[in-house]
Amino acid sequence: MSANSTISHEIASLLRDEILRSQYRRGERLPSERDLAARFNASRGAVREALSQLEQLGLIRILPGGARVQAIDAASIAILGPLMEVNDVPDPLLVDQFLQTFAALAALTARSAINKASNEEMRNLQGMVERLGKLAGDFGAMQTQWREFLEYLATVADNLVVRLIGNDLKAQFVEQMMNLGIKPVVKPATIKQLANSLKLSLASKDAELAATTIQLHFDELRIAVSEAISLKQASYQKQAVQGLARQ
Amino acid sequence: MSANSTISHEIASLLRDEILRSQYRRGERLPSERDLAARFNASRGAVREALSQLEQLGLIRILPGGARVQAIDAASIAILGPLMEVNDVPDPLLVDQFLQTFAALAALTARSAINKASNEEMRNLQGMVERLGKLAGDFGAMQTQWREFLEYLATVADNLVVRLIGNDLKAQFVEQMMNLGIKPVVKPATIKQLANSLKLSLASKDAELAATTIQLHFDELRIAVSEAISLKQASYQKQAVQGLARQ
DNA sequence: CGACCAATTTGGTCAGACCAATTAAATCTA
DNA sequence: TAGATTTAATTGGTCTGACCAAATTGGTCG
Repeated sequence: MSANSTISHEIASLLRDEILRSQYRRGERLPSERDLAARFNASRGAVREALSQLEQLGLIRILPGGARVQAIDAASIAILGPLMEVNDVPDPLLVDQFLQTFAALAALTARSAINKASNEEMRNLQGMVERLGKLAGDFGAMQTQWREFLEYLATVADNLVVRLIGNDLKAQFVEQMMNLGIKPVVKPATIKQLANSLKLSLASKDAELAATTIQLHFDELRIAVSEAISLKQASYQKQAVQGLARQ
Repeated sequence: MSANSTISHEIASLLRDEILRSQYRRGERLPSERDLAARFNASRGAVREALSQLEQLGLIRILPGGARVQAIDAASIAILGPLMEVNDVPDPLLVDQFLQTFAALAALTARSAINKASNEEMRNLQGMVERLGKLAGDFGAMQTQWREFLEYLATVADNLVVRLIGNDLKAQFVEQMMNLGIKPVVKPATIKQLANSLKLSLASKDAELAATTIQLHFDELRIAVSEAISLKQASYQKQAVQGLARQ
């Protein structure tokens, strides 16, 4: 639904979803620009702009003779968001892969950050972890603090590559989770443990410990999210059944 | 030089490089489409297609009133390639970050792969590692085998998120290195050691060991690449000096 | 059946036009 | 003169219709 209000974006969005729903086989030719223009009741220019965007996404290849659908794993990561959005409930496997990846990058970030943090940055990090431990009870506040902590870690680590990937993943993933109202449940005790472990790793400048800690935390998060999605899925199926019953 | 032969791609490429060279300040307004069309001697349609691509890259935001340049860390990873290409010699820091990231993802891939490999896949992996050890002398063949090994790991791990990121990074990075003729030097003994360690981790299904091994290998590669780039840089400076001397 | 050639389709590009929204300029007020 | 308001110019969004070169297609001929 990334409708930027412009027709070309809307066309791009529609075609993108159709491709992701694999309504076109790989290598298959898309309808011609003129046909698409007729179908969407738009000008060829608008269609061309849309196709231009899809090409940038790596979903299609445009060449004289026709635009052809590409293999999905040749696409850009920018399609992951839409890919999760295609169904009512996001593919749990995909979400899990998402979190695994995020975890690996966060761990890398933590490692670098600790290795190159200045004294002041180190103090800031410690302060944030301190606060994190105290907020273990309040889930919302804790999450905000946790995100801020990761954000600051990224600032300290200052790795553009990870940063760009992280931004992209966040934009694709967190937004989806929010939209779908999926909220993982994490126990306060777990948070306390996390904070303690991080505190220790900071105090002793143990980059590996920090990395491992973050990895483990994400592993727990993965489980929690997985359960949350299962719940969601069950409720959707229930709704569907009710919907059928009403008819 | 991702010149897809079409004018719109060329315009996009030129504008992209200008933005990456920070010839426009963040938030600044790009010239109007009509002005750009005049400047590139092209039609407004072609310019609009180009801008559409840049927007997809996250480099600019198009809105009524004008297209504005975005902060670079809001962009997509697809800009990393061009970003390295902007200068004669790629930014060593950026390359290093690249390899660090790649290492983390490769490690994650190895971990997952070992955890979920079937017996047959495990045999295949072992076979590849075996060959890798034997090819330690021949750098070219070794590198091919190494890449195949990583590729197969990715197949086994079957993590779409990592896969997409990896593809993107490879496309951006490896290509650049090739173009620039940068070839890192890795000692045969190191390869032998790598192969042995991997063999061990596979035999005992020790995912962590495999991950660590790959991490370490990339750490060595980072050093080698860094040296290769320094050499390149020196030679470029030399050329520049000679160029001046000739005048 | 395969090689070859012509008609058609397709993408790439251009020119010129109109609208709505924004921005910048000019004007008028307090 | 400073500020608010109106007016004019600019800008993106879209459409129509046209032309070219390359690719596809279909028919024809050996």
